[in-house]
Amino acid sequence: MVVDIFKALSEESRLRILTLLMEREMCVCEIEVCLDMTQSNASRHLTVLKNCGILNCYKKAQWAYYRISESFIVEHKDLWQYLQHQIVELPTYQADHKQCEKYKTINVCQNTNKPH
Amino acid sequence: MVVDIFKALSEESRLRILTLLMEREMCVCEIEVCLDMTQSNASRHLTVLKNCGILNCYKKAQWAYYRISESFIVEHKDLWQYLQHQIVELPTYQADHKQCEKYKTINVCQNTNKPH
DNA sequence: TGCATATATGCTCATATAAGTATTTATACA
DNA sequence: TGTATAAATACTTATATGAGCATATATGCA
Repeated sequence: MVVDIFKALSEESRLRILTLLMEREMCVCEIEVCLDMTQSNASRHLTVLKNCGILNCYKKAQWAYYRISESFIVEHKDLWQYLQHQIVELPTYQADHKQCEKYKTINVCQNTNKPH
Repeated sequence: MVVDIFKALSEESRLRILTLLMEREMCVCEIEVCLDMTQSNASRHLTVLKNCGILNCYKKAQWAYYRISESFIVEHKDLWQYLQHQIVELPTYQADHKQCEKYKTINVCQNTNKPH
């Protein structure tokens, strides 16, 4: 439902999560650290984004990896195009993107079998 | 701000208002009648859509006419493209569109100098 | 000037949403 | 088997949002 998609996108923290996931998939604790939010907060926002189809997730060992849904990109092409442009313009973009880069190599969790 | 735009769009009544205004500009009482909502409700939703730049409005005598902002369409091209497709898919679309057509000629308010 | 119409807005209440804290569940590994 | 890590979720509280109702403001017209 469109309303639910817009509802999911009408929250700053969730747009910041998309800032990260546009770069690469991440597990909950990475997002938690990159955006400096509590674990429950991160988990809940990810659930909202997943429930409306923007994200999907898979589990590997004790980690849950979230990423932008490929089918969402295909099925909501124009919106996705728009989002990509707008996210770069967020006041938080630079800092968040930097954090994403920083934790590309450093393990924030005890995760040694990172898929990336 | 993008978040405000998404917030404005994450409400069913407001998407229904856009259903009407995509067809033609309207005064508050027309919207009120077409969507069967209270006057204050219509007015407030219109204000939300106006405040984030999606609509603009002008006054003529005692009527306030609202319409889709031309500059919004230009500046948020992809989103607008997306919206046009999605609004047609709303479960309310057919009925609302019909009402819009119906009141093209009939005056719902005492308005004899309608600009359309 | 007084009344009707149109619109915006103040006030109140019910519901929705976000965030914090604690707990539960699941997995890995010593 | 016990402990640490990761994630989801229950419970609570604060705030935001939407709707109803009444009122204020503005315009037109008799």
